[in-house]
Amino acid sequence: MIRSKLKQLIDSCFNQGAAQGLWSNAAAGLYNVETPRHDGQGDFATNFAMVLAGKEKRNPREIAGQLVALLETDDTLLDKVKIAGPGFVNLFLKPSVWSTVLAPIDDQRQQFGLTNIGNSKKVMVEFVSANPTGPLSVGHGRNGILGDTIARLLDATGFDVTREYYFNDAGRQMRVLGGSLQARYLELLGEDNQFPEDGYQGEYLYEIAREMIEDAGDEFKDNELDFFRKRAQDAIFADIEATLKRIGITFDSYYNEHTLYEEGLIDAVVTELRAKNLVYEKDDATWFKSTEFGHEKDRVIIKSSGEPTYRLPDIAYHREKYRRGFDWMINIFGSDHIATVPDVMAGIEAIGLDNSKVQVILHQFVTLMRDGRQVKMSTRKATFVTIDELVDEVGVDALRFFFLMRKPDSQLEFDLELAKAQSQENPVYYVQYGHARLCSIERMAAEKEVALPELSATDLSCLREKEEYQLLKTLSEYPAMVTGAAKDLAPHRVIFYLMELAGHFHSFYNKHKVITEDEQLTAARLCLCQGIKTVLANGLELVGLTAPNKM
RNA sequence: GCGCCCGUAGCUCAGUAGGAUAGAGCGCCAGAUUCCUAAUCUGGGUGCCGCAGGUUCGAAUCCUGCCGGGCGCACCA
Repeated sequence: MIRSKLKQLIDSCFNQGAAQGLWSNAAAGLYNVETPRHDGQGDFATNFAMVLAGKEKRNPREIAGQLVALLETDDTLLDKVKIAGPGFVNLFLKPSVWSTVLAPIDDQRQQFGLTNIGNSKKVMVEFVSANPTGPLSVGHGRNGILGDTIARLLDATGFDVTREYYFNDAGRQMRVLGGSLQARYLELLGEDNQFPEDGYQGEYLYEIAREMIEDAGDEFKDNELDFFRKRAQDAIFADIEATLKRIGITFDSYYNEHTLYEEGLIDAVVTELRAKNLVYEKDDATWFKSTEFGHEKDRVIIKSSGEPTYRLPDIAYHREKYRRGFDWMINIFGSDHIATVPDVMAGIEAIGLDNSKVQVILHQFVTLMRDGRQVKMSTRKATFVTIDELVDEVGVDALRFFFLMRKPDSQLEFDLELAKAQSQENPVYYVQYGHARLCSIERMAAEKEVALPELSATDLSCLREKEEYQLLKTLSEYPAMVTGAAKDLAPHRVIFYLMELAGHFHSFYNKHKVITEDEQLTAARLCLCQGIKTVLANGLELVGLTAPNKM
């Protein structure tokens, strides 16, 4: 807020200077207002003079001098300005400016930080998209929490967001699943059975089989494999949905790949590609000329068996997303899907669609550490750790927080022992404790019969401590942080912001008392606390974490 | 061999659009509570920002090459 006001001021100086012939327009929009790292360098600084000097081959300090002369005519924001280093202009704000950040927070409350930069643009976030072959594992957890939080960020910035789960309940994978359940069912009945060679070995299939026996005994023992496939799928999907709901994730729609076949959308893509002469037959298979799009080799889209490879439905699915009117399509994938991205992008381009509207977030793997060793996970083997197990151990908030702490590009190391044994040390509690403390202050004020002050009737000029400035400054950065995190699809920035704000608050709390004999100071500090509480609560909500009143 | 991601403090990781003296948490050491919750705070860091070049006023950040780790490179998804 304050920063953007300053930026406006400097922009106006820039235009003024250009009008006076002090410099050209070449540097328009290239300079910025940043926060200096060290004391004595002002509240903000601008690299204006250095950028301009680069463009015009002039001495930066001379330009800085001209800028300073223009800035000194302002008497609303600035206390003083100083030229420093190679040509930075350090900007020192009037102390009174800082307290103005509380008014918008007080006005907008839960709405504070929300913007409409998305302008109701239709965006789809597709994530999780796990086929129902087993419980969600840790990797799906990262995918889900990342996708969900990105969707929340886009909601908060005024996009019209649809969350979609894409799945496939046909194909070889699912037949193996059906065969695995059938074998478990027969095994529990003491009948002859043959467990598929590469079957799913997880305990969960025994559980489903046990339920079937409780329901209907051996009634199903002569049923076809497809019956078991369906039974397994339904049970597993119900589990998946329950797990997702438990960690705060919901979807607006589920899209079954089968729909693409039913509605002839697969054939439509093939027809279209054929018309453009981008497919050909070889070795009984149908190939897509991806080499025409700069790829190393062509790819099969229909196998010699007549079944499409994953590429064809993926292309058809995206075509359908465009038809449904999405202007921006975000896909959250694990890094093991890297190979599919270029193929599908080429396919989209091939059918005449603008693939710059599709953005893929590839997140790296979660490495699970147990006893200092990496746990190798496989869906088929019984060696994977489920999200439910993790949540049982560390709780929803800690899980979300941990998974959001790293940017998607980084591998994420999740130490089970650490999460279990030291959950008290978890940084999520640090932030939440800040909120609980603020609530506690309010309770104490009520107990002492100190009324919560009206901001408009409170004199904030007594907020002069270093810690108070720091808090006001951090609060003022919240809206820009939210829009930045949304624009860059970077939820981890919200986490880091919350830790910073909570940290400043804890420092303040330990050094200064809020409720004192000094009524004026008490009122001002209570207003400050209200602002911090609102922003902490909004930030926690934004990433799907709870803001407890008491801990 | 080719493509994508990563390499920053003992460990796990931040570091917008290139900026001034490099950041946090954890761990470790030493302290703080007659007072609003000590799940807190304060103090303690000699880091070849993987290596070598290049671009420029200025590089952890951009470019090139190399080294190391991860993930891929199917008529699986």
